[in-house]
Order: sequence, then structure tokens, then C-alpha cells
Amino acid sequence: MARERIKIKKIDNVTARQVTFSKRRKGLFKKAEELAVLCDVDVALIMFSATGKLFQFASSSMNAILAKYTLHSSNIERLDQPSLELQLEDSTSVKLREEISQRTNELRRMRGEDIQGLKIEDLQQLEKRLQEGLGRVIGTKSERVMNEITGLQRKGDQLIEENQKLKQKMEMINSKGKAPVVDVAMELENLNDALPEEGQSSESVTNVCSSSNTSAPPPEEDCSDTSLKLGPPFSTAG
Amino acid sequence: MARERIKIKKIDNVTARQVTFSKRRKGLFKKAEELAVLCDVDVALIMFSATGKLFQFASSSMNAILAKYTLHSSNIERLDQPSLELQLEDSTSVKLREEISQRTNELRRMRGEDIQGLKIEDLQQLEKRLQEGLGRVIGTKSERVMNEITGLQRKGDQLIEENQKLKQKMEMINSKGKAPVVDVAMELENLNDALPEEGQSSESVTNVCSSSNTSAPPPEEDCSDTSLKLGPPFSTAG
DNA sequence: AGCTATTGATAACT
DNA sequence: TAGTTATCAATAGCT
Repeated sequence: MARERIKIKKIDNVTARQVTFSKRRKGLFKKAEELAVLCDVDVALIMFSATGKLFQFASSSMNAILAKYTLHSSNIERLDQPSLELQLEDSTSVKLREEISQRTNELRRMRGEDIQGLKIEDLQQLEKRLQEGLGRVIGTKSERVMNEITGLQRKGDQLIEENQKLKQKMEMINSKGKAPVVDVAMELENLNDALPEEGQSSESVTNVCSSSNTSAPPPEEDCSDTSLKLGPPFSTAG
Repeated sequence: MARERIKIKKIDNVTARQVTFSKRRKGLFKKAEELAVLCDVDVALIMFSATGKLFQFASSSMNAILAKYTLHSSNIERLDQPSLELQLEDSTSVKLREEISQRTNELRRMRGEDIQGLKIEDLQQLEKRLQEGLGRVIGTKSERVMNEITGLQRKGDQLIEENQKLKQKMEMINSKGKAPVVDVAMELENLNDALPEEGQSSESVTNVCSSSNTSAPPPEEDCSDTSLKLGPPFSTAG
């Protein structure tokens, strides 16, 4: 994978070996993580350099994975366990593991995996369960979303009210002094627009900025939310 | 590194995920071994697939590397533990129980229980998973049902053919003598009984039919399996 | 399971 | 030690 292929044998040159270790280690970690994410796999990677330095990667908890590993290996090849306590422990472990296995399988089936072997009846029942669960989830989500929306609207109303009061104050000030500074109604409109979902708007604004920024000389005037700038009218008025 | 770049997120398609896992696993093992050889490094690689299957690689002895690792981490973390191996062993049940608990909770959530505490985002994700699982289940079921139907139809056709032959024989016999005709309807009844068990096929057909049978008035017996009733039109002929 | 077009990783060099 | 680039290797999408 490079200018020239190399033989897979220990690199003699110490420096070159260290450099290669650094690069390939990075690559290996990356691949390990990608595999873990792509395939929903638990991955643990442990390395000891010749100097004894430790490098490690774990997609979840290293201890959890190693514990699982020791369970498996002790399961498959039983090591030295002459102790009765351990043996008893083992029997409970077996039951626990069976339970895990059962639940894991059920979860997989609910994800629609490993269902080729099921009978139509089973599939029907599985479908029913999924429908029920889905219904509850959607219901709860709707409820939650509605709450969120009403909450936001309430906040918005409060803010509008607040702004109206401010507006009145402004008018009072203006009647004393003169020249209306800024159209407060516009501010309020912007406020309303910004309320329902701000994630989208801010994001889109950002993108617009970046694109215009590439060709536009003025770097200062980014399009940050003008609707949020409530202060200026006062600053210049006083 | 392929025809097209992919996003590093869990692969939805089960088959594709398994294929990718198989390929990348091989690649990862190869890289790990190469690194071990090239740079004179001790490498241990442990993987647990979603099904709980273990895959491992170790450039030397897995146990040796893990022991070394536990030493290192114990030096870093806690010194007051008797033996890390023992610690892992002792915590076996605890870990198993934790795993069970985790899976149980996940199952409950997928059944739409205990989801009050979830955030909207979590609910959204849960909904997505359920939708995906449901889609797979329905797809598999439809497939299965279609197979069943075609199988039944084939058998039915065979039997119809058989009956027609019998009918012809009967006619020949009748033309010779005047023997009483055997009731062909009886044959067909036997046919129906003999057809692949699952009397409930009408239920399972639901989804398959639903697409073509959009305006079916009967709420209960929607697309009832008329397609499965093979005999009648021909039956009373004799 | 194989086959390639592509993307990705990296050996040599700066 | 880090960055660049010419090559080799891994692999995503198909068959």
C-alpha cells in the first residue's frame, strides 16, 4: 500500500519501525472502530510495543469486553476450576448466560434479524408485538412533542408580551425625545419565526454564511441572528 | 475503499452487515498480524458479534497479553485488588446480571414500556428501529405467505389434474358399464384437509392482500383467502 | 463465493 | 515529527 510493497517481517531499522508502528497503529484503530460501528460489533484491541508501552482501543468498555471474553473462554475450554465454589458459581452463570442468550435472540428478532426460520404464526405474533410497541412509542413521542411545542409557544407568548411592554416604553421615550429608532414590529416577527424550531434555522443560516463568506471580503459581518439583537435601539437612543 | 464510499454507521441491511463483517474482520485480522510482525508488537484482538459470537486474534498468547494488560490497568487504577483474574471471575455474575438487565430494559422499551423518561430523540430512534424491524418482519412474512400460497396452488393444480384424469376414467367406465359414479367432491374435501396445516392462513395473508385489496369493506375478514379455495368451481361437475 | 471499480492506507521521501 | 505522494491493498456493490 505504498510506493513499494514490503515484506511482512520485522523491520530492522528502529526508526522506520517506530514510524511504521505509529502509522499502522492509527490505521488499525480506525479500522477497528469502523468495524465496530458498521457491524454492531464489540471490539477490543490491545497492543504492547516492544518497549512495553500499552496501546488500547475498545468500542465499548474494555473491562466489559474482557469480562465477556473470560466468560466465553472459560465456558468453552474449562480451565483449572477445582474449587466447588467456582463450580457452583459456574452453574448460576450458565443459567444467566442462557437468559442473556434468550433475550438477545428476542431482541434480534424484534430487529427483524434471524427470522427466516420462524413460522408464519410466529411472524404474525412478532409483527403484532412490534406494532403495539411502535404504537406506544409513537404515542409517547407525540405527547412529548406536543408538550414541547406548547411550552415553546408559551415562552414565545411571554416574550411577545415582554416585547410589547418594551415597545410601550420605547414609545414613551420617543414621545419625550424624538425619531423612532427601529421598527420593533419587525423584531417581533423575527422572534416568532425563530421560535418553533431553531435548530434548522440556525443551521441554514450558517451555511448561507459560509458560502457567501468564501467570496465576500467582509469577514466581520456574518449573518448571525439579527432577531436576537435586542439591544442596539437603546444604545443609540439614550 | 470500494465502488462507493459509505458512511460509518451501523449497516441496516442484515445480510450486507454480515458480509461486511466477514470481509472487514478478515482485513482487520490481517492488519493486526502484519503490525505485530513488522513492528515486533504484541497484539490481542477480541470481537463479539451482535449474536454474541467470539472472534479473536493474538500475536502470541492471548492469556499472556490479557494478563499483562490487567497488570498495567491495575497499576494505573487500583492496587488493592487481590487478583484481577479473580476479580473478573468474581464479577462474573454481576456482569451477567448487568447484561441481562440491559437487554431486558431494551426489550421493554421496544414493547413501548418504560419510555416515559426518554427524550424525544431517543423516542425517535426507538421508533425508527421498530419501523425497521417491523418492515423486515412483514417482508419476511409476506415472502413466506406467498410461498405457501404458490405451494398450495401447485398442489391444488396437481390434484385437479388428477381428478380430471379420474373423471375421464370414470366416464370410460360409465360408457362401458353403468357403475355408480364416485363422488368427486369427496376427493376434494380430502384435498382440502390434506393441504398444508395452518388453518389460520387467512390471517397471515392480510398484508399480502392489503395492497391489492385496498377497498375491502369487511373489517374482520378482509382479504380472506379466496385464492386458497381451489376446489369448488370444479368440484360439483361430476 | 468471486469480480472490479474505487476508495483508503501507507512506504518512501521531504 | 509531521506532511506529501506514488502505489499497493482493502473493499462496496454486483453477480
